[in-house]
Amino acid sequence: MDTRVTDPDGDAPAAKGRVPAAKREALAAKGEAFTEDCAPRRVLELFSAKWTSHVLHAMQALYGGTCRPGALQRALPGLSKKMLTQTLRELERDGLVAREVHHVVPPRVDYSLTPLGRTMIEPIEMLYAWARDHEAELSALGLRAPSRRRKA
Amino acid sequence: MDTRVTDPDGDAPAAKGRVPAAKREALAAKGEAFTEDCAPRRVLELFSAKWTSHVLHAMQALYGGTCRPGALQRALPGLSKKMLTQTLRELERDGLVAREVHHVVPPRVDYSLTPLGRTMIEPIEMLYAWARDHEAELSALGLRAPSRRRKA
DNA sequence: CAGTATCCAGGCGGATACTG
DNA sequence: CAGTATCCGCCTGGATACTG
Repeated sequence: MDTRVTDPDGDAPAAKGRVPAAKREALAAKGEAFTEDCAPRRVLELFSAKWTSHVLHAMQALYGGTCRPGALQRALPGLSKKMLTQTLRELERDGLVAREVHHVVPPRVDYSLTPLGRTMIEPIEMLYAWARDHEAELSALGLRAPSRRRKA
Repeated sequence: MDTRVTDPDGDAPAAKGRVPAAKREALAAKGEAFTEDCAPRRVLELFSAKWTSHVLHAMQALYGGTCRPGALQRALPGLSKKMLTQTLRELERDGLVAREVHHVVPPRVDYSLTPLGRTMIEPIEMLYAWARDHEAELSALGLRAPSRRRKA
């Protein structure tokens, strides 16, 4: 059955960088616009997932690109050791941060942003900048309530 | 890029790239760097949470800022009706999208990006751009596995 | 200090059914 | 078509304890 909606389309205000009508129709119809395995989906997953952004941001903004796990945890209240490790592992897997172990008596480990990781800082900073710039507008609306609320 | 930290009080780090050593130490020590209720945390929460980015992106890129829920769902394979509604509700609450109901026989609703919502498109596009630009570098590493895997 | 392993509650989110 | 409500599996993520 043709589930295609009436699609008035009369509204479609020609935007700048959007997909041409014909093209997007094809995309939407075929459902190929944002398949599970497209780059954006995967990256947004990485991004959206957990503490990735915060960890990367803290590493760069607070410590200039290199720091020890303890420092990160102290800088990010609420981030448990478990999540910190997990996040760092993921970032390491993806080549965004590098892990350097110093075999000394009190174990010491340094994590640093890789070149690739550094490139990701820009988008992240955009988000932080946006957050700061529109904080008032968001707060004015009552702000987050139903979403990911956690007990404590 | 000024990766200055959240700036709790009125500190004015003339630093170009980062917080002065002394200051950041204080921040980290006091744990005031990224408190639960700072703007970035809240926004990243909104961002990171679910399908927000994808919905906003699809609305803008595919439909120029306005579209019907059905269209979004078709454009985003994997997005259930439940999540779609929930996401739209949140975005509406935060004033990023506007909901317009047309009381006709087959119910028709249009969602559009608000001015505020439109401003959020930029950061989102940055992410998408980054994703595309570094897709190869990420894939080369084996890419996501342990994270949010889902059965199907 | 850095990291792992285990236990376990809570929520996230899918499937389904139903209303307007 | 748009939206809500319910049921429920599963994964996320905190707490705790233990190793090096």
